[in-house]
This record gives sequence, structure tokens and C-alpha cells, in this order.
Amino acid sequence: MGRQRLDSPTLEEVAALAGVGRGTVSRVVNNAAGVRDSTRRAVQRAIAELGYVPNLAARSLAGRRADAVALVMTERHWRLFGEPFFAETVRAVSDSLADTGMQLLLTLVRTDVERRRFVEYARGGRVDGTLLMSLRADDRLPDMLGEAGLPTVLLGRRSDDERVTYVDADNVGGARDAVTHLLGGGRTKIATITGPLDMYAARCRLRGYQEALARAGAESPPSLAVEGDFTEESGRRAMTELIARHPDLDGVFAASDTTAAGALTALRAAGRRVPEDVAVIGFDDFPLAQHTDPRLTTVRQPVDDIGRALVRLLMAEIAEPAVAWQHVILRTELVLRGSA
Amino acid sequence: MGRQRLDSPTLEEVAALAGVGRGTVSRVVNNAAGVRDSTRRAVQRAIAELGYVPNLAARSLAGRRADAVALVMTERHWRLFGEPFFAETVRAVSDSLADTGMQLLLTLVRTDVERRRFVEYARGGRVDGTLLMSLRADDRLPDMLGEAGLPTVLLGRRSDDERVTYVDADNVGGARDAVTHLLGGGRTKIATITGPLDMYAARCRLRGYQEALARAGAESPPSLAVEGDFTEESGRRAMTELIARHPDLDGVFAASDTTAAGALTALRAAGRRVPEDVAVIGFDDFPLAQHTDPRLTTVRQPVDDIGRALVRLLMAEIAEPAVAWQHVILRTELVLRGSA
DNA sequence: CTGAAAGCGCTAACAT
DNA sequence: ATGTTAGCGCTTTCAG
Repeated sequence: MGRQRLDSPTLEEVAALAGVGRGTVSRVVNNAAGVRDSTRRAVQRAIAELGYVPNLAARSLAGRRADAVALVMTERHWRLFGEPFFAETVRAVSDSLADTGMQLLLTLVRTDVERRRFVEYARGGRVDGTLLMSLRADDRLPDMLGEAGLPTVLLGRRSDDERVTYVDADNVGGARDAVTHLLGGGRTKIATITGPLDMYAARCRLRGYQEALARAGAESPPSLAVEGDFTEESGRRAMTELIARHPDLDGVFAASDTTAAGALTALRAAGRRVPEDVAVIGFDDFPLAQHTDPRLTTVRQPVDDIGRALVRLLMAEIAEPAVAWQHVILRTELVLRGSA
Repeated sequence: MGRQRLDSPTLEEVAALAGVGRGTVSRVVNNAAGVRDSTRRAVQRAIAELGYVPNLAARSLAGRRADAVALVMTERHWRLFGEPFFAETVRAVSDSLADTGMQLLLTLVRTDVERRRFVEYARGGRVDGTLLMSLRADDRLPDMLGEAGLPTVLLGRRSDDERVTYVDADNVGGARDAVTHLLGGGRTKIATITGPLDMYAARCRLRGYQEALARAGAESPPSLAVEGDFTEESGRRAMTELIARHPDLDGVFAASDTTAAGALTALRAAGRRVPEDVAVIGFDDFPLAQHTDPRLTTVRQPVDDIGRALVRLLMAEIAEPAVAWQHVILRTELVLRGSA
């Protein structure tokens, strides 16, 4: 059977070799205070000599914690694996978590079987808490975990009325700022390429777009909006469609920067059938090569802050029973780069 | 404290409610044979009533196994996160593993601290085995794990002489086939865009390219090869460079399909400064939108087979001490699609 | 077929 | 400051 080397030394053997009691070794291993320096050194020497490594299962069993948290990716997200936002978020969480000494476990949950299996894994005490990314509105995973009394924090709420602790970017505000900026630049015919509208974040960005236009007294006819799915290809396709419908448009707000990159490609391909200076604004800001296009401005989400907030909230829930839920909404920032 | 709900029912409580002994409940939970049907049903009823979920730490401690395996991504790979090959491989492994009832844990290992921490995690018995993806030649992780007696399987060897069990695609052969195909089509001036040459797979593909040319008695001057890094952007850049150097080239072998897609973009941008029908062949085959270009042919790696082989070998090593190491090389397939 | 009992290796509370 | 002890919840003999 796999697992700890069968002849792996135990705490007891270390204690024997160092000539101390088990408790003392435990204290040294856990960096607890109250051990004379000379004793500590003797124990450390014994640990090194034996190549001792604590058995985590025993530690969990006795200490009632796993020292690990899971970051769950659902099927939906899996398709977006390549999105810079996704990769960056994982990195940010990983960085924040590094300080806490907890292991980060990425977990795929694509089917209902896997969903159930994960809940058993979590309820079984293998993780102290769970981070869930961009769930679909109808995903019950947070509730299953919540009922089991497991600390859970969402990245991105599922709906307006989310009754679980979450961290989210100000999607409505960010989109509004972007479109308001375009309007301020004198543009009048502004289209949008949305994300998949069964995702709350995508709907928020669409709402922000509509609000900005409404505030300016402008119209937002349905023909100016095309649904995409955050991918580059959908951006290309949607842009082509938009150009056909409205050759005179002079601004585009895309729900992601990947989509925006696709839109720019289509725009370039269209050549002079469209105005030279169509401005494009995309959500998220990462070093995509395509960003070199001077027409692209982006709405930056503070990924590091998001990662920090997620970890902070999760640790708080792990530390205390959590009688209430908390929400953290992070401000976005418009990164002007081009002529937009 | 996070972890199992404090009032979580135990095996003992289930036994009490069902009016049986602990052992019997354990047998039922683990689907072991030798329990009368009526007894089994009674236990199951008690389990349902109490909402019992086994404590995994206790199970690990007593049963000496974790029922989980880790798939480790290193920093290098992390940068390639968006690569379809990567995502597809994870999916394939996840699928194969589903049958075994083991949990798949993706783990990030970017720094040496994380490297050491992971080894402690693994040695601590939290996973039964480890799968490592596309390591750099100088990564010691497999050796650290090996010394600890932990079952380890690599996806992609680090060098010609890999002394750890691994699964790999026939990179040399695949590249050779691709280039031979181009030569067979009458092309004579064939360039290559390589992957990062500190990765063994990238070097193999370059070697295959060179071998094919050599066998045909053709030259492969250094100016026909440009180093890329598997990304689309590098493909674009490299292709631009190649066009400048050799406006008359009529074929390109790219080390990844993402790179190939970038090359095609550059080719399109170059317009008629290059021959109309430059053929491009990329490694890997996934439904990238860019593949619609008729000039692109690809070398397909059998991702599902790779996933299956990885899981099979790992399970074998977990089951037995493993006195030897095994290598599995999977054949690639040329997927003709265009004019190549 | 089933119950009882002996640990798995560690933490934490309690002595000393 | 350090040794001792009592479990944590489960699997796995070993009896019966």
C-alpha cells in the first residue's frame, strides 16, 4: 500500500533517541514555546538523524484540522481554464495562502458524482475550508458544504441575494465606468459583447453597460448586444456580427479582455468597412499580447486583493463558527492605454 | 477549528443505533463481503439517519492509505496553464482516476519552499502517489519523492536517461512524421519554431525535424529554426522573423499547435510577401478555433491514452513496492486537414 | 457472519 | 520546562 514509508520513524522513536518525552518532541515539531534551547536542539538532531516526518493523518485525527484548503473548479470554469483571470486568481490565492502554512488543493468538480465525492472528502475532514470559483447560479455545492458546517467562501456571487460569504469585483461599476468613459470620449454608438448570461458576473457587466447608456440618455437596443462566452473566438464571432449589423459603431465594451482581443482581430479583418478608431474596452487586465493594440483599454480587477480577501475570509470562518456571512466587493480600475 | 462538524456522528454511534458492533459498520461502509443482507440494510438505515460520513483522517491512520493522488504542476508548467494540452491532460487523468475512487489533487509547486512543503505533505501520507507534469531537466522533485519511497510517475521524461517511471509521447517520431509529410508534399524549404529548448520534449521535436531533413538529404541550417516557448505570441514573433529571413520558405513545423496558430496569424499578416500555400504543422491537436485554417495540419498526441497510462502505472506502483521503473511511449498521429 | 479488542501516530491536557 | 496519559475514529485481526 502506498503511503508513508512503512518503516517511517514515529514521534516516539524520535523521543527515545533524543532521550525526552513524546510531548517535548511534539512541541519542537510544532514550534511551540516552552522548550529549553538545548533540549530543542537535541530533539532537532534526532529528527534529522531519523529523517522524521510527521504523519499527517495522525495529526489531523488528534488535532482536528487538516491544514489544507481546497479551491474548487467546476465544469463551467474548467472550460475557461485558459483564461488569464483564472490562472492569475489561483496564483494570487496560492501566494496569500503560503503565509498561513496551509496546502492549497485544486479540485475539479465536473459531474454530480464528483460533486458528492468532494463533499464527502471535505466532510471527511481532509480540508479545513473551501474556496469556490465562479459558480453557476444553480450550483448547490455551497449549500451542500454549508449544511455540513464547512467554512466556504465564494469568488463571485451566484445571484443578487447570495447568502454565503463571498468576494466579488464590482462588475456593474466597472462596466459602467468603461462605457461612461467611451461616452465621455464622444462616442455614441457603443456595442457590447457579453459573457455567458447564465453567469451572474456576465449579467452584471451587461447591466453596467446598460446603466451607463441610460444615464447618458442613450439607447441600448438589443441589436447592440451579442452574447459571447468569454473566449477569444466568441469575441471574433460577435464582433463580425456587430459589424454587419452596425457598420457605423464607434465603441465596444467586451465582457472580458480575451473577448476584446477577439473583437479586435475581427475589427482588423474588417478593414475600412468600419471607422478607423473604434474603441474597445475589455474586462480584466493581464499581459495578453493582443493588448498591444492601441485601441484597447481595460477594466482591471485587483486579482491580488481578491486572493487576499478570499484567504482572509476563509481563515476567519475556519477560526470561528461563523454566525453571519460577509461580502467583500472590490473596486475595479480603468486602465487607459489607447485612444479609447 | 475547521474540520469535521464537531458533533459529527462516529462509527460507534452508528453501530449503537443499528444495534451492531463497530466492525460490522466498517464492513458495510467499505462494501466488504460477509455481512448478512438484513444486517447491511439496518446499518445503512442508521447511516442515513445519522448522516454519517467517515472521518478520513482516522481511516488513513488506521488503514495506511490516503485514497488520493496528487498531480503536480511546476512553475514552468504554470505559465503554460492555458495550453490546451495541459487542460486536456488533467481532464484525461481525472477521468481515468474516477474509476478508482481516488481523489485527484492538483498542486502548485512554484518555489523551492513549496517543493519542500509538498514533499512533506506527500511523505506525511496525504497522498498515495504523485503524478508530475513536464518537469524541467534539473528538477529534483522526482528524486526527493523517490528517496522517500513514494510512488511517482512522470508525464514526459526529463532527459534521455530517465530513471523514474514515465509516460511520454513519441515526440521525435511525431515531428519526423510531420516533416517527412511536408517533404513528401514536395516542399523543400521547411522551417521550425521550437518550444523552450530547456524542455526535453521541445528538444525531441527539434531533433525529429532535423532527422527528417537529414534522411531526405536536405539541409537544416540554424537560420531555419527559431526558438519559441509554446505560446501563440512566440509563434507570431518567430514566424515574422522567419519570413524576414526566408521569404521563400514553403513549410513550417511548429512545436505546438498554439505556436502554429500564432505562426499562421503572422503568415496571414505577411500577405503575399510569402507563398500562398505555406504549410504549417503543429504538435498537439485540440479544437482550437485557429485550426480552421486549411494550411494547418497537426500531430495529435493521444491524451486519453496518456491519462490512462499514467493512472495505470501509478496504481501499479502504489500496489507494489516497485523494484523497477517502467517507460511507456505513446505513438502520435498525423491529422491531415489542409493542404499540407 | 459478527462482536470485541488492539492499535495507527499524534495532540493536548494534566501532572510533576 | 518536560514527562505522562487519554483519547481522536477507524481498520483489522482474532475469537466466537
